[in-house]
Amino acid sequence: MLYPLVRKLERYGLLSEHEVRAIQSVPARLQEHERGDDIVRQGDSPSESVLIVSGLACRFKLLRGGTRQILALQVPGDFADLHSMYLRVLDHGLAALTHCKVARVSHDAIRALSDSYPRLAHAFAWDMAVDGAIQREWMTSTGRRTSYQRAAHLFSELLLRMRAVGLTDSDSYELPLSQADLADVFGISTVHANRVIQDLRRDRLITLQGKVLTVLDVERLRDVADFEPTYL
Amino acid sequence: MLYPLVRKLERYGLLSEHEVRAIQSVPARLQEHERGDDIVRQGDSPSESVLIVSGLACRFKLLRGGTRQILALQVPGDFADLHSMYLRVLDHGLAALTHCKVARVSHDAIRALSDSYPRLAHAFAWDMAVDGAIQREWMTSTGRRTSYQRAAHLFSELLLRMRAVGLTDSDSYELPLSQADLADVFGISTVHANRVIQDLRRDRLITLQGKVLTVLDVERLRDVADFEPTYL
DNA sequence: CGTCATATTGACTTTAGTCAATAGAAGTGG
DNA sequence: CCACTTCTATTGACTAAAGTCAATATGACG
Repeated sequence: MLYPLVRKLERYGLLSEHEVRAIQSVPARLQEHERGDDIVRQGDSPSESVLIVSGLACRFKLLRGGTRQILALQVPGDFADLHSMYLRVLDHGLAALTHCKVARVSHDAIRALSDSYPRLAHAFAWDMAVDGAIQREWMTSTGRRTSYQRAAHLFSELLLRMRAVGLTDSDSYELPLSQADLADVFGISTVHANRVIQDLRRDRLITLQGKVLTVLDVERLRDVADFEPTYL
Repeated sequence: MLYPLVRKLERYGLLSEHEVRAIQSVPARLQEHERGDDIVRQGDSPSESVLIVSGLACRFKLLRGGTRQILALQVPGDFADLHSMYLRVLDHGLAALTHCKVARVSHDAIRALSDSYPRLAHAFAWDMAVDGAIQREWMTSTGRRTSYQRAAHLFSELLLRMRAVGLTDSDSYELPLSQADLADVFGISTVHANRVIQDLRRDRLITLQGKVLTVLDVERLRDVADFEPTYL
């Protein structure tokens, strides 16, 4: 059930059988959420962290005017709010962008695991650090890239992140987000999101039909995005 | 020498005398940097982390076109790249925005400290988590707030962060950044940064003369920014 | 006093947002 | 399978926010 986590952490370094078994036997509450559901609410003080087992989720904030900013996309294997272990109050919400299976793991269980297996503790810290690096890259996109480049950058990033958890088919992956969701990722309006996607299509960089995104020219897409995969 | 760090960590929870003494006696290389200097270069694999002792520094990324995005401002007491402990390659640079005194502490020393004093380990983790929360708040600003609100938000945030390390004089603090620097924080052009600051002045929300920022009306500034201090 | 960096202003262009209408797709119940 | 509703995508016309370029001021400093 926690297999996606094992797969993710192994990117950090091979895990021993003991470690794998320890992860697999961690007590976790398995839950399902419908698209649009809040998985964790902003302002909560959770005693568990949420691991995405399948589906897509996002961290987000709502602003006074009703606008939403999506802060991160969480794919299977991502511990969506591991940092809530160290925060008294969560500063963002977590919502299901598609039907999601999640595993809720208590902070105590994570601490116990970290205490018994120092390399797992380090792997968790590494995971949080990479999460921060992604956040910084998004910040850079939002601050200094055009929306066209931002879209190219995200689609490049997701290609690698989805591939890392085995969810790609060559250069395609499922991206079941509405254009309104994408707009909230990019920090632009829905109308503009639509136009940007059309521009990427026109330039034969991507295809986005149904809910499948295909990168037509990985090199060129990365080039327009100024995408440098080192941070992942 | 590491006193600003002690002060900062005590916001997390009171430290014992042992813990304070342990911090104070950590081996650290004290260095000074001139305004504009790189303190840590993007792409480095540092074996030390940098604590800001005095002055202002920033995390930043340079893009292909030569534009810069400032990702975080680091005030005294901030461990500017604690996360580099867990990253093989640093995804951003660290630069001095003013003359800076910094203490370089080896990752090994930090690990040793964390091993001997679990509460310090937790305090470091807490610090990184708050750092992430600030990053998310900035992302929200950049994505969904107008540049006017973004400026109001930053000045509100800095008032609290500077106050937390004793660097305010009632509602004033030193902000020795050029408008070009601020523009790179907000993700806008210098010209626009200038206009936004003038607008804030015109509306009698702030004063920014010489290198001192004064908040004239804390409540109203927070209100226009939709500023909620919980995340800090 | 002259030099360099920073700040300010004006005129104009580009990017993105808003509002509103229309077109498509997916899901529902009969 | 069809009619209907609803959500999503697309388009056009117009407005607003922000960028660019270039000139001018202002300030710090040797």
